[in-house]
Amino acid sequence: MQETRKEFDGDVTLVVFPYVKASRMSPEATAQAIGLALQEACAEVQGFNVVKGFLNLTLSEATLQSTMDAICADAHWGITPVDTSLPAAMVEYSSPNTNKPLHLGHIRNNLLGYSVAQLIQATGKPVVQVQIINDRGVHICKSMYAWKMYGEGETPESSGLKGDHLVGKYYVRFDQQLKLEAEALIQGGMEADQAKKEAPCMKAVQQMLLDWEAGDPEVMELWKTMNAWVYEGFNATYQRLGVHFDKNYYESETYVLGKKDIEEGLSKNVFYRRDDGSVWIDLRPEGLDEKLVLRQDGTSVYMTQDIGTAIQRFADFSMDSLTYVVGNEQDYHFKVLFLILQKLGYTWASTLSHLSYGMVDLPSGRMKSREGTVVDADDLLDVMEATAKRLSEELGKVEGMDDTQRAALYRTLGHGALKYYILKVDPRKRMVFNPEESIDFNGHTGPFLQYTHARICSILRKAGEVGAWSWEDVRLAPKEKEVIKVLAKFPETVQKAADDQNPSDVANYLYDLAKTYNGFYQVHSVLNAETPHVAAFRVTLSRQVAGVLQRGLSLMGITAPEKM
RNA sequence: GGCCCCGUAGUUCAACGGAUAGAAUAGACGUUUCCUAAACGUUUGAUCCAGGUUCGAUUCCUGGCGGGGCUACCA
Repeated sequence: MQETRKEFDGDVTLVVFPYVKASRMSPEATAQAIGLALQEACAEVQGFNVVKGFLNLTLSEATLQSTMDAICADAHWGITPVDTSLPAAMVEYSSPNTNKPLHLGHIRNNLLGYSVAQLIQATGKPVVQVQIINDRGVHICKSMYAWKMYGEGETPESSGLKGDHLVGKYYVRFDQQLKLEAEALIQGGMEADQAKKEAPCMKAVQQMLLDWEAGDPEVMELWKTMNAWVYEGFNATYQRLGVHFDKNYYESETYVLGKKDIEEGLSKNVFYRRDDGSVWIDLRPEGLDEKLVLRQDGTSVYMTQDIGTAIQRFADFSMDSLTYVVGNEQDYHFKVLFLILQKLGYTWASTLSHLSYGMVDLPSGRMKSREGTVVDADDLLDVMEATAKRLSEELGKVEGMDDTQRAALYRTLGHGALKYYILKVDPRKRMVFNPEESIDFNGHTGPFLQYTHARICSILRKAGEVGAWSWEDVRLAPKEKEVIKVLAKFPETVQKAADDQNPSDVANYLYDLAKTYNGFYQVHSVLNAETPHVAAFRVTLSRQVAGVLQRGLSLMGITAPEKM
C-alpha cells in the first residue's frame, strides 16, 4: 500500500504485480478483482480505478471525516506524552574540544542531536541529553602555553572577547609559533616531522601535559581558568542554539575509566597482552584489524575511555539505549567500540548506535582551520539574524513591533532558516554549505514554514471564537481532503523519524504540509467562506495545520512565530 | 595498498524495488479592489559509465570512472 500519486485519481494505491502469479490473471484483471472485493468488504473504500498494475482506491468521505475528528480530538496530535516509568534513551552530542570555539560542523552535530532527542521524546520515551567535553590533552595545553607566553594577562573582560574565542585565539597563536620554530629547525637540516616534535614550544607543551597529569598547582590553576572561559562561551552559544544538556561528562574525569574494564577483559581473554606490555584486541575474524586498547606504559587511548564511559553511563542512568551523534569519520572507531562492548558481555551493547552524519563542506571543499575557512558558529548566527533583519525591513513586516519583538523575530527567522537548511538534509549524507548564497528565506525553507504558520495565526486572531459546525454542514473540497490526508500522516512521520534518527523526514513532511495548505489557502477563503459553518470548519482545519507546524518545527528546535 | 561512504536538472536537496524521477533556487511568463505575494500558478532543465538480477532498477549485485573519509602506542 502506498499513497496515490497526485496525477492519478484515488487516495491509496495497491501495486498488484506481486499477486499476479497467484491469481493467474493479467495485472489489470487482478486489480479489478481485488478492487471489487475491497469495495464489497470495506466501508472505507468508496470506489477504485485501475491503471495497468496499479489499483487506486478512493476513500469514502466518512473515512476522512473520522480522520479529521481524531486529529481534532487530540490536542497534541502526533506527539506522545513522555512516560517517565520507561527506561530512558541517552543521546550524546556536541562533545567539543575546549581549545577553540564551535563551528559549522558543531552546528550540524548539535541540531541533529537535539532534534533526535526531541523526536525520541515525542514517541513517549524519556531522554537524557549528554555531552562529553574534551577538556584535557595537548590541544588545551597549546592554548595555555601560548596564553602564558604571549597573553599578557588578557581575559574575556579585558579584551571583550567571548571566552571560547579568546582561548581559540591563543590556539592559533601557538600554531604560528610552532611553525616558526619548526621552520628554524628545518633550516638547520631536520626532517619536518621531527622538527615539529623538537620545537621548544612543543617540548614545553608536552611538559605542561605531564605537569597537568601530576597535578601541578600552577598548571591546574591556569587550566581551570581557561576552561572556565571556554565554558562560558560555549554556554552562550548553546543558549542561542536552544540546546541544553542534562549532564556533562568531562574527559578529565573519564579518562581514567576503562582501565579496570581492560583488566577484566584480559581475564576473559577478550584482550591479549603483547610482550611489550601493550594490550590489544584481535578483530580480524570480524573483518577488522587488531586494535590497541592500552598503551605499553599503561596509559589509556580514546578507545579505553570510551569503553569505560559507556559502562559508567549505564550505571549512572536507568536507560536502555545510547546514541552517539558523531561524524562519519569515526565510523570505524564506533564499529570497534560496539564490538568490544559486545565481546565484554554487556547485554546493552546491542542497543548502542552511532548516528554517523556527513561532513559539512564548503563549495571549495572541506573546512580547514589552517586556511582560515572554518565557519564560526557565533558569526554564522549573527549573519543569519542580520539577514532576517534586512529582509523583514525590506518587506515592511515589522511595522508596529517594538525593538524587543523585532529582535526576537530576527532571531526566530534567522535561526529557523539555518536550522531547517541543515536538518532537511539526510544526516548521513555530506552536504555543501555556501556562506554567500546557501541560506534562502523563500521556497523550501524554514521561513516558508514559519510564514505559513504566521498567516494561519493571523486568520485565527481575526476569526476569534468560531461557532459550532458539524459534518452535515460541510462537504469536503478536494483541497481540504488533501490537507486532512497530510495531517493524518504526522504521527507516523514522527515515529519513523525517531526510529531512523532522521529529522529530515519531519522537515520534508512539514514542507509538504505547508505546500498543501497554501494550495488550499489560495483557492478557498477561510473567513469569507460560503457559509458560517464552512468558515468554522476551515478555521478548525487551519488551526490543526498551525498546530502540527508548530509542534513539528519545535522537534527541530525551530520556533513558529505568530506574526512575521 | 586495504576497508567504508557518496555520484540525480546550472546549483542545493527528494524519491519502502513500482506509474510520466519530485521540489527549491537560478532563467522566462503570469496572479493582489479578496484572510500576510517571505505566497500561488505556467514553463525550460537531471539519474557518472558498462554489465547483471527482476514483470519492473535512481534504488539490489559485479566491474570501471570520479569525489570524500578511515587505515597512528593521535584525538
